[in-house]
Amino acid sequence: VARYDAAHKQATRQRILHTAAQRLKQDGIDGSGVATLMADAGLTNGAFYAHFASKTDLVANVVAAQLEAQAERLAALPEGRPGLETAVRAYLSAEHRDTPGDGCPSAALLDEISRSDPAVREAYSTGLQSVVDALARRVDPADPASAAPTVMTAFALLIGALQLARAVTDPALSDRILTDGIDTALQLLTR
Amino acid sequence: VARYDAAHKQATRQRILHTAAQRLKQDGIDGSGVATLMADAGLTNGAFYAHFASKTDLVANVVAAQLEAQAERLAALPEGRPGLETAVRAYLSAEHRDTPGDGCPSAALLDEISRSDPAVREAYSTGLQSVVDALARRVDPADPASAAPTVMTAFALLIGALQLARAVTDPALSDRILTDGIDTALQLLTR
DNA sequence: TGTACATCAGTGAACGCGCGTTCACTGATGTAC
DNA sequence: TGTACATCAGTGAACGCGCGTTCACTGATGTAC
Repeated sequence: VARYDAAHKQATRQRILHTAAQRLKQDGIDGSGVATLMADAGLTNGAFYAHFASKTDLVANVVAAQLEAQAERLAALPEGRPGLETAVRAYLSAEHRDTPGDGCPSAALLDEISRSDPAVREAYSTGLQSVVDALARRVDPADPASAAPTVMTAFALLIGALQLARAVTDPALSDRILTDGIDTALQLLTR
Repeated sequence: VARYDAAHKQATRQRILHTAAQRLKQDGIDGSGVATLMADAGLTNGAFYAHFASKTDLVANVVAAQLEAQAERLAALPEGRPGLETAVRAYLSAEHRDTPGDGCPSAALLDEISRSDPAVREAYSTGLQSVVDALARRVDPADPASAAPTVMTAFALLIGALQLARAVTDPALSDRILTDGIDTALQLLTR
């Protein structure tokens, strides 16, 4: 005698994870209140604790889901150089810079994650390895492990450059940071 | 008929700027309350507004002072390759990773700065250019302007790698991120 | 086929707390006499 | 030299507000009969 079908609550949870990811990446972790996160999903604050144990629990789940999705998108890239070049140019594009809510969770949240609960950092660590593994398989399908160090460093470069481009107020400087970053990232990834 | 000598209030202001910088870099901007920032300087919350117009005003001043100090430290580096190598190894050291309060303001605060008031972002933009200029003069004293793009990208790499090393929970992975980052950063800066 | 009802996802008010900011005040200072 | 006093850096209580979390409740659902 169950009310609603079994999938209903799971669907709501997924909706919260999705809208919360956008809000968190746009306004930051400390900058996003539970009431706002729930309103974004079309719900009220009270329902939050039927889906997550705490705000930290939500953040950890968002971080895990976001990095997993990013790894899958990288794994689905066309083989070889063209796929990598597309990814790098998209990452350091003006569009990505200007829409953090729809973008890379690392660029938006990395230094807040460093200061977060171990559960969040744990989720990030696992997710980061998935992303780097996916990228390494694109860079060197024959021997991904050998590409991992370069890939990790290239990813650090992409994250740092996007953050710099977002922080700076001079639009010309911001654009230069992006284009300079693309050149170097491509050199590193397509040796 | 003035009370205290003229330097007294300025000295207090400098003390607040210095202790606040540490606290902000350690706990984040949203994570540091005005009462805590003042207690760190040995004062109570009420005195804050005798020195700064708002918390935003303090943050903008801290950001400007921190980047200026960083630029000066880079300008004082020994000439040529050895100086750069020392700087890069110090930046991506375990010590720097483990003491964000005493470290690089960009690595600690960059994505919070992106979401901050324009006054803070303005201060950051100006400061960033000083830092990059100082580094570029070390990389190519004859033609610093030509080195600027590489230097900016290398700085992005250093920031991103330090943030990754701080976020990750696996100590071995964290150490690898640092050493891999050093190799690539040195390649970029000592071409 | 029509209806009573158990379920439980979601509501919204309330909790204590810390936030940024304001303001009436205190009391050490060092000059004026 | 000794003292009265104007100055103003700093105090600490109070402001309204939004935070994360709790909880008594509501009401649409779809099965049981």
